Amino acid sequence: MKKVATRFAPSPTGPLHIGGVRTALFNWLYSKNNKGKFYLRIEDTDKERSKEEYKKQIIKSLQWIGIKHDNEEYIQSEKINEHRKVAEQLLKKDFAYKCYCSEEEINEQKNIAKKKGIPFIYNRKWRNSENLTIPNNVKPVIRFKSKISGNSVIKDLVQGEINISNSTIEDFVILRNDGSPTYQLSATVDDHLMDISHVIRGDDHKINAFKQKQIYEAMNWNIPEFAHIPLIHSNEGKKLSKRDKASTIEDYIKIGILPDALRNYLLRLGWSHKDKEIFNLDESIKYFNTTGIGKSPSKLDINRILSMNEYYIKNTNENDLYNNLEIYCEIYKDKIDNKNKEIKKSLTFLKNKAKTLEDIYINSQYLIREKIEISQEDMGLLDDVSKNILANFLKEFQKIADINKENLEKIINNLIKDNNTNFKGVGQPLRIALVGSKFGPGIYDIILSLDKKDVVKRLKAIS
RNA sequence: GGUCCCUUCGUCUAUCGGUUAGGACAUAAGGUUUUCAUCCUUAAAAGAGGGGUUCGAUUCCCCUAGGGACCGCCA
Repeated sequence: MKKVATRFAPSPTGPLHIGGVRTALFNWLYSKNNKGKFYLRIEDTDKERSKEEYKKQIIKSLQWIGIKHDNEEYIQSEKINEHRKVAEQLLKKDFAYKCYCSEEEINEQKNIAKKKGIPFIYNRKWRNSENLTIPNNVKPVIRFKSKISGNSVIKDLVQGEINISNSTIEDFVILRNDGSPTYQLSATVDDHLMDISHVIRGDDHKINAFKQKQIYEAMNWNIPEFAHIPLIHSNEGKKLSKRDKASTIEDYIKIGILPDALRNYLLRLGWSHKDKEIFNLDESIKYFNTTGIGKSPSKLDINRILSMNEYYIKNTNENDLYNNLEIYCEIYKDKIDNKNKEIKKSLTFLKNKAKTLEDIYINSQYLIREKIEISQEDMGLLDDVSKNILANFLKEFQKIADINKENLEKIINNLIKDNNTNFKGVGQPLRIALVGSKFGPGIYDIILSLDKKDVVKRLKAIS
């Protein structure tokens, strides 16, 4: 059996898109599942729009989610000469020809086609150039001689058999008039050079497969398997674009999504294995296959991402979680410096109340900050009765030498009785005074995680 | 407009002709936790429509409708 090699081939013209991450993930998982290779190819032949920083960002994003590529990144622009050579060979083999149509000429044809409401397809004017005189002011492009009649079939691993009439495929350009190769040529040559066995990509590339297949055939190369996966749609049901909110991977990193959670979510978006929802890394690799990929596009659901993240936060051990939190805070919030011990210890309860790392960060502020801020609204909840309760609590609290849950419970229970109230009547003002919010960890967890002097200080600040 | 593709709860999906159409998220209602965004239980919620094939169709075929992708000397 042929060795499996897959690839992810983004162009570095923008930050990595969530759909791209999923494509990369599927490729990576497929290769791992087959003990094959996974390569990263940077398609940077669009010199205008390609940026080094995006390339770095793409690599970083893949790393973040745990995707490692084999070998060095394959840089497409470094292989331009190879691509050109293939164009020459195609020309020699009579599978391609020079087209001397000027841009104006092509544009004119397009306009006519538009007016008539018919699809534009290059009229193959130069396919047979016997009776044409070569203009000396036009630099030619090289076009591929596509099949004119008959049908082509691709057995797609996801889509099944796709059958199209060859007449719908035009004589596409493979070499521009400046001598640079186009995507159709470069991608095909590179896939061949890299010995790619399975091309897994978004189904917006489906038609390209038919063009590329013809190049493979003309060159007598092995044709890889194709798997065109349905696109991820925005809420409006359109292909996700960079304009859509939360479409880049950074959008998720910055709200504190864990890499494993996003990996798991993306895996289940458009792919399934029976009823199973949670897949750890090993299981992802073990179960991934192309037969589990659905055929219809799917929508992003932030609730699902959040709930997946919540699950992973709860099920990550404190050490790993802390490491994630520390990195997260340093980049997106404030660096945790001297309070790391307290936070690490408190993670056992902080993680039970958080959907994101950001939640943990917010809920841990009372540990980090010297002074806490109380919103106007919460301040309003502290009426005279509550303030009195707090004062009494403080009095009793200062008396106890050994602070533990038992002692605290005693104090609070007495306060409830004395003030003829319930737990909320005592707990809520306490939390507001100590944390600055109605929400947060359990009362006992809060008090136990603070220094005695901080508790005293914060309670005094209220009265 | 042409070509190709898709269509099960609001969302992600299971079902490989026979199920009370299952699960998860979200929603609602209860219940624990003497507060809370945790946890538990329950509920509501789907086969686009119409024809076939079949003893029997969500499942196979056709048509219609709706949606999408592509139609660059971008990738």
